[in-house]
Amino acid sequence: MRSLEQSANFSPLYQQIKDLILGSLQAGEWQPGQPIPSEMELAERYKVSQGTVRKAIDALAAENLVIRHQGKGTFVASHREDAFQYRFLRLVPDESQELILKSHFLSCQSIKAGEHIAALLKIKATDSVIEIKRTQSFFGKPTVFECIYLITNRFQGISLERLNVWNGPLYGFYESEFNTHMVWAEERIKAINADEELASHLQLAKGSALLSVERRSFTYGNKPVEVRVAHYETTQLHYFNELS
Amino acid sequence: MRSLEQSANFSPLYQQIKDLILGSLQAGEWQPGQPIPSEMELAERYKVSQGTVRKAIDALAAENLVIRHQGKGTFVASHREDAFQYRFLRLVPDESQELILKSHFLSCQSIKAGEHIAALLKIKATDSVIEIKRTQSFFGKPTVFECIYLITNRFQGISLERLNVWNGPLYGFYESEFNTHMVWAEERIKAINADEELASHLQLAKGSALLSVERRSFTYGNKPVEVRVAHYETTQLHYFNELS
DNA sequence: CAGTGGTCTAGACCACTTC
DNA sequence: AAGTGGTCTAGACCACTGC
Repeated sequence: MRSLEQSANFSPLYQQIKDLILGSLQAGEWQPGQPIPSEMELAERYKVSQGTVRKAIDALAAENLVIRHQGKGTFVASHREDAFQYRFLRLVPDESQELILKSHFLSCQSIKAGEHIAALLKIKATDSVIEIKRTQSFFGKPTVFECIYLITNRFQGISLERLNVWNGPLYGFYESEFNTHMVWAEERIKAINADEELASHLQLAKGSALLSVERRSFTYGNKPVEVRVAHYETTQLHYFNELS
Repeated sequence: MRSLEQSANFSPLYQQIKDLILGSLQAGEWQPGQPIPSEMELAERYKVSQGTVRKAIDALAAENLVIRHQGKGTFVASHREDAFQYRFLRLVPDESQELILKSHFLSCQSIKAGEHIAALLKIKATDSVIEIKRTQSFFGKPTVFECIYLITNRFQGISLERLNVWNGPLYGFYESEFNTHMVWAEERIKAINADEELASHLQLAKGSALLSVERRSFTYGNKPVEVRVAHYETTQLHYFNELS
């Protein structure tokens, strides 16, 4: 009973099932927003009990790879769904309730990656990447300046025009237009003094303190596909984090 | 079978069991670092199946309130254990492997809370709190300046001398000496320009960008008992966060 | 009403720790 | 060998959804 479709794998059964489901997700067998087969169906497919499939799916749900809906089914996580919109954004207004950011794209072009970005994206420094620059305003005040770097081959045909047409989170755009779903991300945060470029983009005095947030996002298979270097002006906002 | 010691509670059984265990933790029936009764014992005590107790404990383990050790038992989480040391610290060196901070306490006194701290600790602005100031050095360079505010009645008898004698994380100190275990925390992060006081503590030029991290820590029952206002100098270090 | 996920149980066996 | 948590199963029933 311990053997499986691919056996010779020594880990709990539910782990193996989880990995098989993960494989199907990565292969695109089930698309973001769509339901995966029911627990009963998966139990038959993998020849295990429903309880074991359940535990595998529980693990995937805990990692936000799928979302369960009682009575309806289990669905592949999608950044286009309300539940996952702005999932990676930890920016919060100090006072007012809701964060409303208005995006303004400045450029979108192909450039050489360079050492730093290349290392993060696990490519060569001489490889090209797509660079997008934008600012975001909070109640009319420019508050965020962002440089985004994308792996070239996954985002063929991206352009300033298409970015301007889209409204909603970029991660939804990546899913809809480039079949790329972001699974998790990591951020490295520092405080820096604004140089002249940053100061002008954010209409600040040179030297003003800014939050520098470097985010690296991963798709299925822990493949890094996007790096964002963001600068936040934090007099009206803050980065919020919960520690458990 | 749905009723229980205190019945009339409409939530899943395992939730009720979880709450009962939580109650015992809060009441101090089992101390940090010590084992709680085995799953079998708890199942008998609450008159439910072992599987239901298991699910309750799983939930507690997921929130880092207890830690499971196969073959040994389930233990109340303690900041004195390796697994939980520096659990709330997200500061990481850019290059070197390990973060070694040397603590230097500056003062420890009773002061009026003031509006801001009082609101965070859910006390009155005129109530007194204990204020501790310290710096921390990274390879000899002063890197962190921290003001810590503690609820007075939980930390009777704290003093600069006792702080200086203690080595190890402060949260372990709180547990050992004041019977107070921190369960979770939240942080609000901004970038600020160093004023003269901060600049002198950290041996920097006035106006240097610093990471301002305001942490609020909670004991059992979601009671806030500590606020830390920390300032990090982030040229060699960064705040690291994983998003899922 | 049928189908989905959610809860609960009882029992078997495995893996690790301690004596 | 005895006791702990960890896995797996099978089956019953509940709660929610949609036809």
